[in-house]
Amino acid sequence: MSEQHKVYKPKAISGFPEWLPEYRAVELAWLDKIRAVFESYGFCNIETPSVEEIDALSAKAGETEKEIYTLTRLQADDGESKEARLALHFDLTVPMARYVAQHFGQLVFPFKRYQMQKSWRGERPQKGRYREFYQCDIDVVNIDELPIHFDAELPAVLFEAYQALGIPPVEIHISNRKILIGYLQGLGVADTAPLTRALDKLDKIGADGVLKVLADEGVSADVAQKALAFVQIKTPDSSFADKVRALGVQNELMEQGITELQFVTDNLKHLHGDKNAGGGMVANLGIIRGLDYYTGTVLEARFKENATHWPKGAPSLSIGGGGRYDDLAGSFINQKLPGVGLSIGLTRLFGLLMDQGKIAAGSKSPADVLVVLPDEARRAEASDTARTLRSRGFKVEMYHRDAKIKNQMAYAEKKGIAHVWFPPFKDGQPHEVKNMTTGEQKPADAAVWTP
RNA sequence: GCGGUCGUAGCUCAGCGGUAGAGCGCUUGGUUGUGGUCCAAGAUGUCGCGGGUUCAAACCCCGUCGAUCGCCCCA
Repeated sequence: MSEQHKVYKPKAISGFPEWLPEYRAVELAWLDKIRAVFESYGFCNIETPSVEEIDALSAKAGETEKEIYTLTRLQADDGESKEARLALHFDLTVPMARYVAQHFGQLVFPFKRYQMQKSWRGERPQKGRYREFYQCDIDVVNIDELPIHFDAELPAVLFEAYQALGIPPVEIHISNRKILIGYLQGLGVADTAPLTRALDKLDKIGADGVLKVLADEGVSADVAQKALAFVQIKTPDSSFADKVRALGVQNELMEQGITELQFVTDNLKHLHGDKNAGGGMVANLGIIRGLDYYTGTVLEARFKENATHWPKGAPSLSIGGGGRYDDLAGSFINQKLPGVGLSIGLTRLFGLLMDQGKIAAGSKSPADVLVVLPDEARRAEASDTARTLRSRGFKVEMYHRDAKIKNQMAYAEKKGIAHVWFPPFKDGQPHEVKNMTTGEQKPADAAVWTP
């Protein structure tokens, strides 16, 4: 090796987070907890490839299209097109739609699946926004018609998942697109898109900001005021309906949406139980969501703003969301497949809490026990001891070389391994185990020992 | 894609014109089989990269790359 070899200075790649072992351990535990909640409702798991054909992704991409990472080989084979055919998926909904269409004949409907994988988007990274991130999705897809039952079940699953993580209180904000669209139609608005885009920013730019944007868009002051009054409606129960009707607009689609949202809120009353104080569900007509394939229920999860749990001024970013779509797989198969689904932005959630210092580091090692190597001649005995403990379900690391005992102990200490096992140093001596927390050390038998 | 800020030891940063420092971390030692504390010694940097100004640049100027915060948009 040359003394002056050139080193490639390691650096973080923006938007592609990675954690130290003690934090990755927490992230892994989260994935397990979320998975357990999903499965407790009978959702099955699938995993789809990281890549899809660009044509498949583009079918529903819309604005997202420019953020797609395409995949090409550095060295294309002769005759192989230089044009990319494959791309990394930017969410899990499109792959799921393709999957359902492709395996249509072999799936049982309503198809309830969960999927926890990374997705990629080539956006400018910033707080709470990454280019590579985990999403934990659940969706229910059915043929022709999907019962409203699921619109209420999914938010409940979502809420339970957040609870399982032991994070600050989360609120699930729910609305229904039909109410807003019907309301705007009732106001005589023909093209609703520009309005919804502006109204969606209420939380970010405030009421005055929204009015200003609407004025710039050429919306009349009367319509703007009425639209604003609508998106400011927020109730912890189904009483939102009276408030909507009090605004004086009559519309059939709107009434249909109200009925649906009432069903959902009525069936989520249990989220307000005492043990959930501080979090829960709220009917929030300001929830709109940008994706245009949502047609009914839309929902978003956010941390509840609360001085004791969440510092003032912290971002009230969405940490999960979803909704109902009439037909997502329509571009893949000649079947009507309505669905309702939602996604937990795990990396965003985890990253935000990391920034706030609210993730308590886990252990640097999963090991329960470090078996000391007294000296080279006793390696076999140490090895047998480790094996015995493992066979009993303990996670056991054996020290890797004949080093001073203080070094072996310091190693256990640094890795946070709770017990150090001492095989005999001389024939006839008993095994001993030391509890690194209490400092207590006593004779033990690997075949029967318990911490 | 567009704007603001910032790039000095593994990490957090000080130094702001005379050729590099602290704290933490790391390595070794404080004797015979035992960690966390303490003490002692030690290793570590083309001061992001390229050019310019100057007798002299980590420091001033220009460019570039990277990071970061915000806009658009979204989990």
